Amino acid sequence: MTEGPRPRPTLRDIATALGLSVNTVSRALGDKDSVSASTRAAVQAEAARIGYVPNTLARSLVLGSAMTLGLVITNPSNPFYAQLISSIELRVRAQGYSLLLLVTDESVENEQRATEALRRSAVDGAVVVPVQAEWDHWRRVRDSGIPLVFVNRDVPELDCDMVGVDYERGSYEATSHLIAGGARRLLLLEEDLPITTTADRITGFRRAMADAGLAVPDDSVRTVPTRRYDSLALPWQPEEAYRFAQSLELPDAIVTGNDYFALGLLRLLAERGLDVPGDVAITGYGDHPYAAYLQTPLTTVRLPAAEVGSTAVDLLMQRLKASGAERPRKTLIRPELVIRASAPIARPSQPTAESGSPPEEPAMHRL
Amino acid sequence: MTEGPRPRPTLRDIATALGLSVNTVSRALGDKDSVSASTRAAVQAEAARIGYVPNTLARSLVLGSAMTLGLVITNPSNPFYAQLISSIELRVRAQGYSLLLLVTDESVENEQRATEALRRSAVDGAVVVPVQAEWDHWRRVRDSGIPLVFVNRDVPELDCDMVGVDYERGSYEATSHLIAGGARRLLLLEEDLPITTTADRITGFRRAMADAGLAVPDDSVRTVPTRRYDSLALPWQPEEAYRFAQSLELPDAIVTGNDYFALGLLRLLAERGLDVPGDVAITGYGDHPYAAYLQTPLTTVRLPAAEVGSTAVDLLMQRLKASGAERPRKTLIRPELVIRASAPIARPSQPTAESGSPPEEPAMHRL
DNA sequence: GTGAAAGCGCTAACAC
DNA sequence: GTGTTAGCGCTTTCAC
Repeated sequence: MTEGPRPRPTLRDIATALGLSVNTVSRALGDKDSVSASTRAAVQAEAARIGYVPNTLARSLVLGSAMTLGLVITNPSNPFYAQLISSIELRVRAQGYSLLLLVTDESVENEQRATEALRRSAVDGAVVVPVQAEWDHWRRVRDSGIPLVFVNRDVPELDCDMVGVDYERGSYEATSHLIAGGARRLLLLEEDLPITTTADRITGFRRAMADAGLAVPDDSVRTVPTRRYDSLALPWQPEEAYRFAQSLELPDAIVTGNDYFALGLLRLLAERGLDVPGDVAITGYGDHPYAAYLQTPLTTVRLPAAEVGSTAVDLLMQRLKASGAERPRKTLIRPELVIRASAPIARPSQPTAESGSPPEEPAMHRL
Repeated sequence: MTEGPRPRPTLRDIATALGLSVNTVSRALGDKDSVSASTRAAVQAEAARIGYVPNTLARSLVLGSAMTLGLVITNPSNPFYAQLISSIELRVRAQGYSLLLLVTDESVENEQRATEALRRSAVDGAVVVPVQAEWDHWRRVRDSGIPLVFVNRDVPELDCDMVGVDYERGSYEATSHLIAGGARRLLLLEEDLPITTTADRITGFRRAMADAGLAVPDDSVRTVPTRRYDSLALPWQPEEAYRFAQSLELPDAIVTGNDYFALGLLRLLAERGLDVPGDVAITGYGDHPYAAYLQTPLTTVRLPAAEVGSTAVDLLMQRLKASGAERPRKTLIRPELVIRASAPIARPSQPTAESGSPPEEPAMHRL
């Protein structure tokens, strides 16, 4: 009684059933006008009856386009990238394309293999968060005619489209905000990945300090050694930052490169009985979903993930249609400083013992 | 000087360059033994020289397998699903397959379109987190010969493989833990999605209460109305739970269906000057990355995301190889109660004014 | 060991 | 309008 799954129906099945040629059936299903209404109706009816689904493989082979885009991303567990995945998938699907997902986990080797997979699969283009350590393999992909859009991190050597976040500006604003609140001795705690996002945030920090006439001692920019535990490493940063900061001399304020660092710091400071922002003010980076609901709500930089994602796909689509050699377009989208209690507008001089402010922005916490 | 991207090299290019037949080249590149060593060397050299990459489309067409698996998932921004994506992608890639990603965002309509995409793309199989509201479209996919593995939520009507989490047990353990800590009036705060995971947690809660001889009044199981804001909706639950709980009469302890609910509650209780766990004990669900670093570290149920993901892919691979009609296998992986300060082992009777315990499990917070 | 022929399922070009 | 032919790039017979 168990029917083995019959082979998938093809155009020919419809054709023979109706006494037509494969070609006519093909045209009847495509919306060509060169088919009589009655034939078309019959074909469509038969197609529906036997559950015909066009074979994308075959179609792609002859058309020369797989109608598929690649997404090469480093770490889906990073909330920013998770949102990016969602927005990109949505946009790609809306355009009738499929999405091939490749995770590199910050490994150049994985990324090189990913580029081979992209070429083999003959994707029409790819959205890429590059590891940035090397890029020869990306050059090869681009030279083989697959348009690339770099996201969040650029590879300037390759003259591809790029859309990212103005990390420098976000960092500048966070730092300036802390200075405006009265901080003079500031510390920047950054990730230790060799990527431009980190570098840009450092630049923003330095610029804000300089603009305020404050010196930037060497030890005021620190990178937290982040071990990579395994290939699915979720952010270990709270712990890393917590540990790292234990040996630090604490300044007036700490600018962090991501919300997890801030989380670890908040914990450490609480244990030491220090008040935030009374004793030390803190800013995060990323506006993770929990940031607004911490006991000390976190002032942080909100990243426009959805906008970055959809812009990237749009750039890629334009590139696919244009096919010409327009100049590469680089877009930086401005992040937004979200001010909360960990670094308030005006810095109160009293210790701020009570922590009873209502949650801000109850209806504005959009993506 | 701008060379247009030359058409991708094919077997024929190599063949003509070397004065061989396409066939021989094909065999030389595949590891067939029916080629002389010298020919093989020449072919491989030429292939490398011109940067030949096999065309997966063509190969798939003749082989009848695209070497591609589908992943249909509801919401990448849910940390559990983010980890799931990573672990699944890793495993799929390790097996030499590609991964097609489809996001449904809990929408049946999206899911139905996703099934069409799966059939069109001729994936060899799919890992699916089903929306669960309807499943006729899944039946069609399965009947067309594409093996399915449901993940995290089951569709029992379809007799497919399934791997999930023993949500009932997790909930049972969290509830029992609170009861053992002295709680008598318990409240369960659940998501309002019509899915089995929620139902299972409710069952676990009730069972734990019954086993402890406690009654379960109707109003002790509550679902938090969670509005869906947009298609990229990150968890809005902290806010929703915060709002919802404002009008609640507070019990001894609250079991929540996810960590975001717990986060919202912690905030509300702090504002009211209530102590956790002194006045109200709380458990979360999910062990999100921030849970251990909250000011009141959260007792919560850790989900075995990586294990669920890799198991799902393994099941699918076996199914692909077997091709027989073995009985469907259902696997529930046991989650782990992680005990932290929000619901400590022994419930202290003093108000627990200090919150200075060092972060637990500094080296065990693996995925 | 190598080549010739056939075909995977589909679409584009050309006849009629 | 519809059918015939050809071919996308590759792999698998089956000769030689």
